[in-house]
Amino acid sequence: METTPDRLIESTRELLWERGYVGTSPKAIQQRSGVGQGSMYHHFSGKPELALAAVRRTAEQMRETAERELALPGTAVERVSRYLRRERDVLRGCPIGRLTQDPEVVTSPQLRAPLDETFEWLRGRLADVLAEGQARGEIAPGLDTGDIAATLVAVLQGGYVLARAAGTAAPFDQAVSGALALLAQRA
Amino acid sequence: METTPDRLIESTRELLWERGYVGTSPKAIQQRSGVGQGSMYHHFSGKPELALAAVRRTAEQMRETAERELALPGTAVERVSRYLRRERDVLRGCPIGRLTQDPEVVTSPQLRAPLDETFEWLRGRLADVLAEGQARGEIAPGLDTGDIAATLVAVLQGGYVLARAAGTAAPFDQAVSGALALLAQRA
DNA sequence: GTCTATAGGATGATAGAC
DNA sequence: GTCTATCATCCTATAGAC
Repeated sequence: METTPDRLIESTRELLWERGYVGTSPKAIQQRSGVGQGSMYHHFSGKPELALAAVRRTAEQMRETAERELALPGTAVERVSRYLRRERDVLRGCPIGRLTQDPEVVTSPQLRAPLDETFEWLRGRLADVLAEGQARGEIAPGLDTGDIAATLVAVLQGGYVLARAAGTAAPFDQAVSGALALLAQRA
Repeated sequence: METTPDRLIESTRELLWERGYVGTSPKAIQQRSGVGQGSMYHHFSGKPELALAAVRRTAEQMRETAERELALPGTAVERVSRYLRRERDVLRGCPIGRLTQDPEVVTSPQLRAPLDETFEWLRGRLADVLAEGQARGEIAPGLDTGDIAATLVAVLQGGYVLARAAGTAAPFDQAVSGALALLAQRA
């Protein structure tokens, strides 16, 4: 069943993704969710609490999705490639990375924490996959898997930025292709 | 001499960098610049015109800075490394990349154009440097220099995102190190 | 739980005096 | 050119009835 708090959180998630924290008003949340003013303030103390619930849920979902994909079988390079190349609505950008640009978000320890945890987890998870590949000789032995993992996550996040600037997904695809080509090089 | 329009544009540039388009109000611009309401609306028709002037100036400056650094002597890898590793206020992020997250900016052809042009120019310029290096045997011959250029710009833009999420520049530095390590591999 | 009423401040301008 | 006054709307709630 769809509870009222649930509908509020879902609408907040969408709006935060599209418009960020500053650009998201309680009124817009009410309109999108179809929940009235009084009802919203009955379930949540205000915008900060609502945003926190929304950000936590989005972060959790992002980790679940990534884990599901990275756990699939294959060589390290195959698994990483699959993750980087999975279907994405590139021009929408990343719902977590987007919030990184909001001063009110990075200034709040509570709101920033889920972002930090998500990217840290993702970098660690990718580093593990890369380390496995390195142990099997797929990846050059001299490379720091932690650094490469950071590079790959940055390529995704930066790819979104380039795509939105260009108004097309092409630069995102190029950036991913370049990263995978570099990674597949044999030392 | 410091003209009034100049001070308005400079303040707008700072605010757009810090708070984005939605988060920047005419009132804040007036307060930061020390220019009065009437004066501001005498020189500019409103927020959109002011933002356009500010974005254009920032884009121009970014290209000038990059060109100055990339034109310095050295091997291709040296020049690219110098550009990626140059001193940056990482946690502040990129004043151009930041605007990419603003729906009002990417929706406006006028405001988006300078972002698009800047990144397109930068990718092209890096691709040229990489192609030179490839011709000299510094870089593996099979690599698509256009793709690698996109990868490198994405690493910078994504590095800012990861750093702001983490609250420290470390992930940015890791991402850059990883990219340069991959690039320096010999095929 | 949900509704309407109310409120103090910000937003993004316009109008007209000086 | 710059200043002050004014304005309609939005923002983010709080209060209290139902």
